[in-house]
Amino acid sequence: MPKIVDHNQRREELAQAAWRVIKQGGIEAATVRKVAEEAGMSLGSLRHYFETQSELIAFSMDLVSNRVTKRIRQTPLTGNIRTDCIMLAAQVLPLDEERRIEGEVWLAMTAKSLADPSLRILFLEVHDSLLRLFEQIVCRCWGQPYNRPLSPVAAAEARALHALIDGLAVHLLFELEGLSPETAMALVERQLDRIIGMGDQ
Amino acid sequence: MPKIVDHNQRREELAQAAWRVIKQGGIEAATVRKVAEEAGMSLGSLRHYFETQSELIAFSMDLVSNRVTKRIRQTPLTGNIRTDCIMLAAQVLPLDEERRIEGEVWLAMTAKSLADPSLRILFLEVHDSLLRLFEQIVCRCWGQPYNRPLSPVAAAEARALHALIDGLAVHLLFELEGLSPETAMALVERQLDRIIGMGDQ
DNA sequence: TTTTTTATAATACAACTGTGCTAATATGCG
DNA sequence: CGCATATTAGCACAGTTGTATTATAAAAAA
Repeated sequence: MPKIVDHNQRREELAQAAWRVIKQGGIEAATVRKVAEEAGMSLGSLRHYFETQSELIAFSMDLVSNRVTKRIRQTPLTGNIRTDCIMLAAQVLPLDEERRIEGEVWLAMTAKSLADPSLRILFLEVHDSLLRLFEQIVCRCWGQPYNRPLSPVAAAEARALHALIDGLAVHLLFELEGLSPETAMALVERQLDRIIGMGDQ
Repeated sequence: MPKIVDHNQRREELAQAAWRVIKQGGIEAATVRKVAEEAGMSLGSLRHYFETQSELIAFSMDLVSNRVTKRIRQTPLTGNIRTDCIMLAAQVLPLDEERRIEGEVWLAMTAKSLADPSLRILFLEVHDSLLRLFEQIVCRCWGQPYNRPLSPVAAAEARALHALIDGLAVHLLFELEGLSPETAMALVERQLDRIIGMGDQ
């Protein structure tokens, strides 16, 4: 046998090379040749880890959601509801370079998911679990147990929070009108305070 | 001379053919050949109206924003602040088939804009004027004159409304968790009512 | 050492790409 | 009518694409 290689690690390396190519030239620049070159390996070598281009793209998209999920799971909770909710929401926004490239790739994948049924499935799964997260946040803000189906009001607040954060994420990527990470976070906190305020009544 | 043809109308026909191709197969499917075929004309004919592919794509993106702008301008105002604001916001959301294909194309263009400087300029222009619209809506809700720069609170509310609606637009395109146009509009109205409520204090 | 299997690389090929160029077509105008 | 020209159509070409195939290198296992 030859040098034994961690297949999954190699696939992640290639996927991150794909990220960089996508960041540079958009999803249509993510050809197998360009990704292989960016990863510093030959075309045949890439094909040893991904049989088709679709596999590579799907894995690259999957890696984004895995990274975000992992970060959410590892977020240290303080017990302070407001602080914890803010910290969780922050994991989805492109606030630093690490989360920025994830966001750019995710946006590219989102557009591709519209016309690609198999990517669409993955996209919907991710957004469903994201909505669950926001539902939990709303329930926690109101000191309610998290039982689905939620009350109409809680469901509405979760959906609105979800949409607000998704919208802010895109606006941050484009630095719309000089929108800064701090301003974006302030808007999220503002909305969270409104939600918390509703629970007191 | 041959048959005299309205150049701009032909370009719009081709751009709408591009829309359909993009809806079907994503932005990378919008090759000059596929668009020409979809429009029912030859490749050489298309090239008579668009010298390059980039021109065709940029025009197609431009057409989306023109359509939305036109609809916003033509929205009949009732004088009732709440109703008018709702009607305006509704022009940006993919609530029916006409606005849906615009939304799908816009999402595809958004992703492409991230890596394409010239498209990015157009994208930023559109979003700036969209933000202006939401700023006007907030001011109108509070019975304030519209003078920039706005107060920090008004600016924050406009930004949040903008992000909420953009996020909802994407979620509607994917029918996230069965999100319906009615539910989406209810969320917008909810947010508007909150804004109006803030002005009373 | 020899064998065997994995990893890497190189090449080939058919299909598709954008764009340049040329010929044909048809129609408004003198 | 005939002519000029906007329009349409077609082909060519070089470059890129995804994928298949084959060859080489290297190292674990015998």
